[in-house]
Amino acid sequence: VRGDAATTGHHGQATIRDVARAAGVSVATVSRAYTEGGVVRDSTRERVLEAARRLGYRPNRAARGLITGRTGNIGLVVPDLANPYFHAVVKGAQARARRADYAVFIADSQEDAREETGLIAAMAKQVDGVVLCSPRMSEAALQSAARTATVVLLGRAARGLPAVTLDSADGMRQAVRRLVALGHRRIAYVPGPRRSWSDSERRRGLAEVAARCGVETPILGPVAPRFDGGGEAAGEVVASGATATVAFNDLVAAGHLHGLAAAGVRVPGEMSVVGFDDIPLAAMITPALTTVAMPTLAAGEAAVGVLLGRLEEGRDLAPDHPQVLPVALVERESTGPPGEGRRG
Amino acid sequence: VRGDAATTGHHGQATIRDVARAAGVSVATVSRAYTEGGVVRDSTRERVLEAARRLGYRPNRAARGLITGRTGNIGLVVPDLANPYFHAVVKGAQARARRADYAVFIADSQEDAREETGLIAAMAKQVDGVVLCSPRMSEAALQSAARTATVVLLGRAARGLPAVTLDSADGMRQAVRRLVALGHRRIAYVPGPRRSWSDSERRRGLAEVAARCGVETPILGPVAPRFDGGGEAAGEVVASGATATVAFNDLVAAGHLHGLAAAGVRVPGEMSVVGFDDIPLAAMITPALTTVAMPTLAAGEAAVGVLLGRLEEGRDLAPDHPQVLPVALVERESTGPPGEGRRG
DNA sequence: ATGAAAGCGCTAACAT
DNA sequence: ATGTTAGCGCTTTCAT
Repeated sequence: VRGDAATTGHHGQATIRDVARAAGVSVATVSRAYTEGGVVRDSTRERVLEAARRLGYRPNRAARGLITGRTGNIGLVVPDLANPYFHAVVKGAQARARRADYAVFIADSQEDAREETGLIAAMAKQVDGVVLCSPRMSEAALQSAARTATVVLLGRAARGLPAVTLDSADGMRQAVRRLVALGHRRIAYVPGPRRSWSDSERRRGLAEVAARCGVETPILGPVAPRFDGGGEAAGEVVASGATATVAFNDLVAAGHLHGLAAAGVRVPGEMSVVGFDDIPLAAMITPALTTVAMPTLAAGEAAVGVLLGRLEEGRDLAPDHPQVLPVALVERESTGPPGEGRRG
Repeated sequence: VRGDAATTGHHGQATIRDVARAAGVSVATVSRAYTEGGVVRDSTRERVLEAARRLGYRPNRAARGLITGRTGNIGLVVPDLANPYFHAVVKGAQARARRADYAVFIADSQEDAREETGLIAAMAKQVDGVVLCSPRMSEAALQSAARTATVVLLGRAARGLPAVTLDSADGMRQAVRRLVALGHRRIAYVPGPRRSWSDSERRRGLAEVAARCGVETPILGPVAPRFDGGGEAAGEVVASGATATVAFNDLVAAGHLHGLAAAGVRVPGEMSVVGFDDIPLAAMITPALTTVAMPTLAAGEAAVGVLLGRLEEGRDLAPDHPQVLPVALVERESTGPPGEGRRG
């Protein structure tokens, strides 16, 4: 095909045998020339690699995997690819994987626990391990999945499983403390999905800090964790008598801002608003959103890092103690001192 | 491991041989029980499937692929996973693939043409075909890649290659015609990346409609196709004497809006702004952005559909004539009649 | 340092 | 309708 020695592979690609023939060595030698600890004379390796280059040969990873039991692939299961929260996670994971020469399978579970389980099973044979982003499945299902495949969790912790999490509870503490410092004494929370691990973490942080600072923290909703949901909560927040709101995430906060504006409530004059995540949107809306920045890119990278660690060296970085990434409050324009009261 | 017959596979998973033994049949029969046109007696198939279920057996796709030459995987190469434009594309592609029981590899080329080529080569053996999203690579590189792998293009057309594109030129026509109907006579364009196919399409549409409607269309920039870039262009637009701006995409338009607001220019009172893409952000900012909605989700699905068509039936849906998806102007709050002039 | 040969888990002739 | 067998492209003993 390329004007060189005839190709054997029935799919038209050069195989290890073609290279061996072209380089005048055995297939074993070609194989060795490609493996790290392969014992080959330098001159031989060069000759092999040169022949391979000429033929456009690339080792078939599937065939290699069949025997080594390693595929060089990892899987990434995400609840919803349309959710901006996961965009940086995917990007980070992909980048880290590529750096280690791993390819990544991606799957969208559509927020469905059953689908997640199915996806993991479907991937299992084709990947060396999978990172599960904020999985919806039950603890039991999770443990069972962990027995089938090498997994690492992202954005959720579970007993005995390696995980990287983002310190939501502390983010909540930071947000509330700052609000208190600004003078707020009644701070509403617009929560996320009932069964969400990060929502429960945020509630935990909220309860702690509320007790410590002696502030009241009415919990609104629940509303859908989206832009619309935030808008719906606007009236309720005003009625609650709160002077500040913390929303489950930036999407909700942005919708909240929108609803507040529609109701003629000035931000931050009459109401301060804080989000979670720091998705790009947060800096693009007016007023720019104060929010708890979650290092999702780093989390994606870290999760793959932990997975690779388990895979390559079998070293389990203290699987019982999730690696928790610090978060930081980013103050922008949606927060300020309370109390101008209703506009005069 | 499961208390059943001893497992053979050296990686602890049940293999076809285990199932054959458990079901009291040969491996060939097990194989047949799993393939579409497999001729097996119903009762036998049931027995096999039951044994497989008991052992937790799932066929190893890599092994199967080794012999059939089909992997059941497709690849998706995206310039930048952080770019919201591609989020729905990925989601759509993933959904369509999953429906046909294909898994998807995803790769981020970081807008680098060389990286794209490398990624395609790296994937080639593990996938049956790949969808190239708005590839940056040269026409020549594209043609060469198409010889290595089965590809379909998304968001770009190239001679002889199957593609699904979005009708950018028509989107521009719609936007400008609407602006003209509103009374605008001088409409600025903030362009995208020089070498972008969609940008050149938009310019083409702009030139056409400008000639037809007799309006002037100063072209600004160039600026980076991001939020910041749009902000930078704000001053330039005002100076150009235009009463309306069309931006390369929503990100640029949003930044533009931001810059305009900072400069005290009222929108749409003193300046109308139109974006491209209709990413979620467009509806969340104030004023809500009028924009040309690109059906990116549908495009992702369609591209995978075309790929699957080529793969499964060898039917090439007129590869010389890209499937072009219609776009539609969505009017929101950032456009209106011109000419209140500078605020009094 | 290199080669021969035995598989990895599976499918596709070819038998029966 | 089912079983036997020869590989797919590769790595890994075991010889040499």
